[in-house]
Amino acid sequence: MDLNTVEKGGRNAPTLASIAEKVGVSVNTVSRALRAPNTVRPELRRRINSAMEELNYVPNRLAGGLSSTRSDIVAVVVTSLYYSEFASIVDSLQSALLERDMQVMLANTRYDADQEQRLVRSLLSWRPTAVAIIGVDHPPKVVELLKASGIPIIEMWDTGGEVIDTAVGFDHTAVGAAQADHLIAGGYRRLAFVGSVRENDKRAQKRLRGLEDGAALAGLPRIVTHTDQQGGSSELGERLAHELLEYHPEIDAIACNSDVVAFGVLRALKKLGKRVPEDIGVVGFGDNEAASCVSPALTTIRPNRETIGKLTAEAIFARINGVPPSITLVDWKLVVRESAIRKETR
Amino acid sequence: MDLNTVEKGGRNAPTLASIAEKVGVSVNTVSRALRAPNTVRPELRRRINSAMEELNYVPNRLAGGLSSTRSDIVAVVVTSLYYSEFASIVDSLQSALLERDMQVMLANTRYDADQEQRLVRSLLSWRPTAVAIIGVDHPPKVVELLKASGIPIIEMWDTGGEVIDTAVGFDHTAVGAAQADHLIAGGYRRLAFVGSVRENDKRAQKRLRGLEDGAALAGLPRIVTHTDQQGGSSELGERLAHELLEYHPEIDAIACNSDVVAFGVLRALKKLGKRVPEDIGVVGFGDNEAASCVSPALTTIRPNRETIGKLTAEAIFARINGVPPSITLVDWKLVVRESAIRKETR
DNA sequence: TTGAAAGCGTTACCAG
DNA sequence: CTGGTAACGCTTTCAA
Repeated sequence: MDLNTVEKGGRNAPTLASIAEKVGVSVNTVSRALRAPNTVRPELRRRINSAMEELNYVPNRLAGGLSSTRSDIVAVVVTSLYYSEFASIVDSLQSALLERDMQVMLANTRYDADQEQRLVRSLLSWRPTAVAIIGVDHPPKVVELLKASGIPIIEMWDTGGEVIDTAVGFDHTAVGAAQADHLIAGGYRRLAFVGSVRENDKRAQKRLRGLEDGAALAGLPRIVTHTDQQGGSSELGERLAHELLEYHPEIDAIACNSDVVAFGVLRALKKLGKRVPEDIGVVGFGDNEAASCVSPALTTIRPNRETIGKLTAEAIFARINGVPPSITLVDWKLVVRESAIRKETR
Repeated sequence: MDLNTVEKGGRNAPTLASIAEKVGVSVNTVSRALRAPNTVRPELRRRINSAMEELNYVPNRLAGGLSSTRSDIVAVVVTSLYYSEFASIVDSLQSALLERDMQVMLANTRYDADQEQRLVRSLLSWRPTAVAIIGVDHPPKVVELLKASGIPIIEMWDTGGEVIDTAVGFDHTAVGAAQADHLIAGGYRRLAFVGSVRENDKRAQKRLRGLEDGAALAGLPRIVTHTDQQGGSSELGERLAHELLEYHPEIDAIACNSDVVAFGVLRALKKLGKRVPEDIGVVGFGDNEAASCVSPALTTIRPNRETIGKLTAEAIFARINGVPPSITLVDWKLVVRESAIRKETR
């Protein structure tokens, strides 16, 4: 409003004491008026509130947290923020947390194990109420730090492994198997796997394993895999598909590690004069918002990201209230579109 | 490691005092060993470090922040996390901040003004070192809170308006004008605008205005706009395009408020038997990772999100070090692909 | 219903 | 180079 207020700000923001003094009560009473309004006489409460409003009082949660040893910060660790990969998990988690006035402190490891350790340590130093982290495969030191913190740890997205405390996600091996099954049901026999599979992307590795097992179970020849450490992109998909078909022209189906990669694969196939789905079937993973917009429309797996975020928030609340650890499986589904049904097969 | 450690954790984590006691020095010395290692005898420093390692010491930054009145938290406020809209800004910002060991505290307003006020207040209570927020148009109360906080405020993404302190972004009106210019140069004359334009999405409104002005400047008839409050999606784009062409069959070019909407528009046009770019030109905004994968490949505007994130971090550092406020324009570019060049025109 | 006093775990300041 | 001692702003007993 007026410039004086503005200039004063920062250096010496109003404290509970300022309010207390102004109203003529003790710090204590002001504090209670904030946290337990009905333990304070209504008239007094009103005066306190208006004093706060007038001085533009903003509580200092650093002090509050230090004093109460509860911080209401939730540390969230993701491995990527690109391509909607985890953005909507964070989104729904944050929005659910909001109802309890909890804040998200975000860190992104970019699939780097050292970074993960550094970030977790750093995050822990804020004494979060809980940490929500992507995946169940972490370097030993990270696991140790997390365990030693004594707070609820929610591992999200993947449940296929040893969980530290509580997990909300799904089985990525099953996803790979579903890709295989769908391709096989679509009439394809010589499967390949293509995409970015980073050393630390254990989920991608699990999906690949599921795909391999699915093919083996059906008595198909060993699947051809062609991957790269570099991050997924349509350019990568295009390149990998070109290379793949050069060396393995017999391939008639390609499972991709992400939709974006699949988009590039589709582009490569078009350039090579291969018809999809007639000559080659393609299936993606992730259900990118554009999956239905490419042609042919991409058949893919849709993980339930919103639900994972929401259930993670609920798991945090539950754990804080003493509910024992748990593992929650969140459903996903195969979204059948056009890219993996052999027309002749119908 | 061993379960006892684990169980003990949380409740009484090791403090500087624990370390001090163990090593037989004062708390003070331990603190300095951490923050200014070379003010402590090397041998002592080593003993302190190993004691910390052994006890799995994690500093309590709530206490540190309270004491030093510097928190190293950067509050980041976005209006959306979907569709890579701002995810990569957050990504690059966070990664740049990491070098100074600063943490991102994230909030998402989802284009809701009340939410924005609530979130900003809440964020401010953590006494962040700076706040980075999307846009320059905020409710008066938010502006007041932000100003009163006395910390550096970096407004990102948009620079077209009154800035509180410092801004890093671009002029959205110019983007709209560029869309118009490109369509006009492509040989189109009856322009339309389609997409999700929320009441609080001032950037979208500015782009629309730029488009209108561009068309007017070229002496074209008033452009037809067909928008919705609902969030952008390909379904929305498809529906809006259908409706648009039903009432305005004369339209020969559509500028979209986002690529995802444009994807839906392309789908609608295909269903209607309209050829793109021959019959109708389409241009998007955002350069979604799939823009080059739809057919025809989408011509769109590519904002430089990474740069915005990086420069925002730099602006924060600069402001903290007393460098005066500034407005930094970040370039963007028109990525010409196939959807907006009339073949006959060539 | 209200207040006084003792922390919470650091950092800052000043001596030694 | 090291150690006391006082904040930092709030919450938590415990009394009144």
